[in-house]
Amino acid sequence: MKIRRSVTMEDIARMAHVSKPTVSRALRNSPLVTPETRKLVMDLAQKHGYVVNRNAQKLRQSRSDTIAVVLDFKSHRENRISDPFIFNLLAGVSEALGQREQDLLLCAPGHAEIESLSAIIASRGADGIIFLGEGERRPDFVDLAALGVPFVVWGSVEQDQSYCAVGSDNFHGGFLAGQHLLDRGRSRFLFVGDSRFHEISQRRQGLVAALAKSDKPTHLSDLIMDGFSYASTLEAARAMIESDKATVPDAVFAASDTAAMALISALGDAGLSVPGDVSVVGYNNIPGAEYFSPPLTTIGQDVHMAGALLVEKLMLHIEGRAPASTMLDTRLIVRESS
Amino acid sequence: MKIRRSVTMEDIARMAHVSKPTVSRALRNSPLVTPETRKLVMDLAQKHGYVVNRNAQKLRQSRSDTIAVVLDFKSHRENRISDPFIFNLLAGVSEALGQREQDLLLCAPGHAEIESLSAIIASRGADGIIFLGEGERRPDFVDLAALGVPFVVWGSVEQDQSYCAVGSDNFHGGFLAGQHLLDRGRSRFLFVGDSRFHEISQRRQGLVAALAKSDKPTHLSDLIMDGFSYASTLEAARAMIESDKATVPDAVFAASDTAAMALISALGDAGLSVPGDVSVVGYNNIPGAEYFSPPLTTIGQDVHMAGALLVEKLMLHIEGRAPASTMLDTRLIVRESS
DNA sequence: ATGAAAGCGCTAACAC
DNA sequence: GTGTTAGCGCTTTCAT
Repeated sequence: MKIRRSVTMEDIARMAHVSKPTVSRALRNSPLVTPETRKLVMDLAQKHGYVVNRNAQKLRQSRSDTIAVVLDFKSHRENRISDPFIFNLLAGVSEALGQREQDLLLCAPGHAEIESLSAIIASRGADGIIFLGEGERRPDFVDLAALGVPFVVWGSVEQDQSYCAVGSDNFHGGFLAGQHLLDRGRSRFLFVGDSRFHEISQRRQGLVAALAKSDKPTHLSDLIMDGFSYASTLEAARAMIESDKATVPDAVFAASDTAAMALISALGDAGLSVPGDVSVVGYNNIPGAEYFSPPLTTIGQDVHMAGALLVEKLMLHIEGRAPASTMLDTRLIVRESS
Repeated sequence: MKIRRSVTMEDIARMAHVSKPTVSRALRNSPLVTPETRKLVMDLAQKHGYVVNRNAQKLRQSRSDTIAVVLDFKSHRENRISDPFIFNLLAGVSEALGQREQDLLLCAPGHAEIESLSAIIASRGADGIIFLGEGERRPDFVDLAALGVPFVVWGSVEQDQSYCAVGSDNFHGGFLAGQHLLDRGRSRFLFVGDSRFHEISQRRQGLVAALAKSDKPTHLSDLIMDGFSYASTLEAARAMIESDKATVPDAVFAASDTAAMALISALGDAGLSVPGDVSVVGYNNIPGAEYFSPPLTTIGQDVHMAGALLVEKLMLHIEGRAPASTMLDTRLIVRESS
């Protein structure tokens, strides 16, 4: 199967002594073609290494069978990966798209602005967009929805949203974390995570709700930090512990497993043990959480299903339907060495 | 900027009272068009939300300005991520492609066979391919090269290779790890990693070379395991430690940081401390290695540059040049708590 | 500096 | 079941 350009559908047609449309039908398994013709065409195509020109096909059908996927690579440069979780999600989406024979166009950071994104659709580069991670882009989503761009978002799911979202039940996840920490008899809480991010903010609210139900008095403080990397989390945590030894927390809920790991390190440096002195709960159940020492108690979600759902809903949207948002179950995964 | 299909170049031409080719030239900043005409056209396009149809463009130019990226998602499903390192690489590639205004087509697991891949090129879906990770695909690479498909590989770099590769100096990395462990006075070595993978095998060979230079007698064993996940590594490590307490290693070189982490856990369970009883060296310097407890000594490489190089070489290849392979420096990153 | 004509490779619409 | 005709939206000649 040698690759030479220039082998076109017309060539195959000529060789098979049929017309171009017949070749087209044969290759696409149309029932309108006799098995003999089909076989003849198929064999010829195989023999000459012929493959339909996707660009011509797309132009003609005015459909690209391509989905653009946007993820927040910005925070992934220079090793500042916030959480490997998002890549599991990408793998799930990739697989789901593959099953539907849709191509996956991965958008570069530069293409993350709303104009570029709607341009991708307008230029027929993709039929729809999947955003992996909401971040601070909610206003963009509202605008895109108003423009009629077909897209779905992995992020927080709320009522009266003008677009379709799939996300874990962040509030419930935070609530579960809070309950778990209360069950451990903890009272001085620390929340770690950037609340400007909507999904993170909801996790915090879940925590607050759990604390509100407690009989005993509790105290909640926030770890404010610049950026989301391990390094900055670690630094902020160390500074906090140093500054006020008296109010060091005995319970930590971190909005990502990586942040939780950084915090456990900082606590260890200060001579505090986890889970002895401080209980910690993370989020996402990243591969690695299980093998961290100490093993990380965390909130897990079904990434594989998330990918499948995102794709399914987007396809519906592209076909003109209006898919509903879905909130995925979250579960507490307790990992105590004792 | 409302999205309505149907706004075509012809429409803009009519509105500007010029011809289609002129609009085309104006939009592509051709010097053959007067500034006034250009401005007129640009404004009209802006006003009507016109964007050129990429598919028509690609068909006409018989160039897709798209690069296919293949990564081994198979081992990433079901949380069986071998190493987040590969995603840093993806981020680097994505950025480099973005700078050259090339689209990134992320290939699904199903498209990983050689026929599908050359079909992607033949069908003008992409102009070239970047493989992130060599794995066991070397025979495919040789075939693809013979077919004249433009591609580059992140993997091991060797002499007399029929294709262009970019990779870290795996042998040297292994050598550095070996030296470091010998410097620690260790003698009972364990290598962890699947040697069927070429790059992994080279790391092992580097280790062997370092050991061969030692004055003192050394012993090297291998941890054989099924798969590459944390879980299986951990399990295999535990089984090994259990089975023969007498020959438990005092030096471990793991071909990935994640494997190193799993091993440290297993050692810890068995009452062995790192780096007290056992010295461990990982590979890749993943974000997280620094904050693991104990902080992980590892072999690092410049992912950002790797991405840029891969893209640069592929573009050369597409333009008909024959870019040389490049081996990137590796460095030992020592992180000892003491 | 601009326009007219042609055609990239394919498929939809219709005819038979 | 198959062929004919037309055209998707763009860019590349080649003219002027």
